[in-house]
Amino acid sequence: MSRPKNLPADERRSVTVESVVALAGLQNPSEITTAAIAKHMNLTQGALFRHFPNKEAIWQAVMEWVAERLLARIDSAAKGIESPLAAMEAMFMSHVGFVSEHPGVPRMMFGELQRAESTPAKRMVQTLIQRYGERLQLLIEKGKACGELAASLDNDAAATLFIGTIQGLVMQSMLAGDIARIRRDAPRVFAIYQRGIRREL
Amino acid sequence: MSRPKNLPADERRSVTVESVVALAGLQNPSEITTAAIAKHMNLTQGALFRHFPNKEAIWQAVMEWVAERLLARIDSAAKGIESPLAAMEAMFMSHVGFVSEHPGVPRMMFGELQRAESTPAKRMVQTLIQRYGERLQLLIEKGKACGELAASLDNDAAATLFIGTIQGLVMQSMLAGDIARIRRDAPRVFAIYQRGIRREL
DNA sequence: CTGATAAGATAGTAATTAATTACTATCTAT
DNA sequence: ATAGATAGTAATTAATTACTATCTTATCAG
Repeated sequence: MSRPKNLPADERRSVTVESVVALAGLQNPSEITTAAIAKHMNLTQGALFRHFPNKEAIWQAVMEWVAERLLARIDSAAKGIESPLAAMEAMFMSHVGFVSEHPGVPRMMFGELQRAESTPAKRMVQTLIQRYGERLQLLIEKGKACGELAASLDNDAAATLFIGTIQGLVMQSMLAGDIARIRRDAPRVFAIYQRGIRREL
Repeated sequence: MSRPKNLPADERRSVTVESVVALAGLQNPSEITTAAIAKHMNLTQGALFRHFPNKEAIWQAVMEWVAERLLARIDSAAKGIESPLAAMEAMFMSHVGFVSEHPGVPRMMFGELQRAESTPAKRMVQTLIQRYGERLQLLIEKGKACGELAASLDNDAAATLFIGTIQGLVMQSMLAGDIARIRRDAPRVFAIYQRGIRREL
């Protein structure tokens, strides 16, 4: 086994994060060991702890990576679209795109939320979803104002269902063991959601 | 520590299953150890293996319990309701009721589906969801036939979203750390779903 | 009342886990 | 060129895991 290049610390940390994201796409995130992470990046297990004080810190870094990328992605997708409903659709599709590129992501998020204790990673997921919700609420309000969305719409319920819809797609793809399925099903499922929130024609 | 009553084997097995369901409501199901199960039912850890050949068999029994109870519950809820849409709503609410009584259930199901290997418990979850889907498809067809549902409705997508909607509710309640929330939010979220599938008025 | 049997306790095992250690290789700035 | 800092290795640690062998006690039919 050849010795890996000595990467600078911050680069090694980002390689670690990407390894965890990749592994989470292949197996139950809660069963990812530090040994498995190290193996995936051609490193010894102990070397990981040169860059992270403990395993919990690895998960925290991973969730920071996720939060940053996902929010940036949905923001850029919605940017410049004047119709709120179209913006929501763009957000939905870009989120689905992100998830189908990184199928481990929703599984990690769900796994973190399941923890009883409040770990740094869990708190990061909570603020991510909170920020996500804020963006949705904003769009929903705008949609009501311009008459695209039903004035009687329940904002909180609509936001909950938006995220739940993606969660349902993930679940269905895990059931079928087929990630690519998400992309195919997403437009069909969003069509129903859209019908549920828009103003009657 | 008092010695527990010597229960007959099948009764001890069902107590075990109920303990696991209860524990799954309090912590990450994948972190439930045999020691924790035994402690919860006032038994020594080794004694569990008098009644189950291994841990996997415990999870299988748990998922059998879930499948049996959940299907029975939604079936009895829908029974005798002639309107397909009303039957779907009754199914939804009874499912939500089941979940709020046993918050560990959706978490266990999601956890099982996340596994890479095909365990007996995972297969049990798969057939459960398959049977669930069949019931939904039947109702959706009936709903189209009687004109309650939009004729253009995508059956598969509608079934996916039905289950995803519940998953979204579970996630939201885990986020808030408040199980009771599910019951409160369920009617509001289902209202949007219903709007998405029913025929335009 | 008795003894066979089922149920549980006790005390282990081997394997796996995250984390730590002492040591070595490599890079970088003077 | 080389000293000091950074990065990585290999071996080991204590704790935890599922699981098991052996002994003890409760239960109940005859």
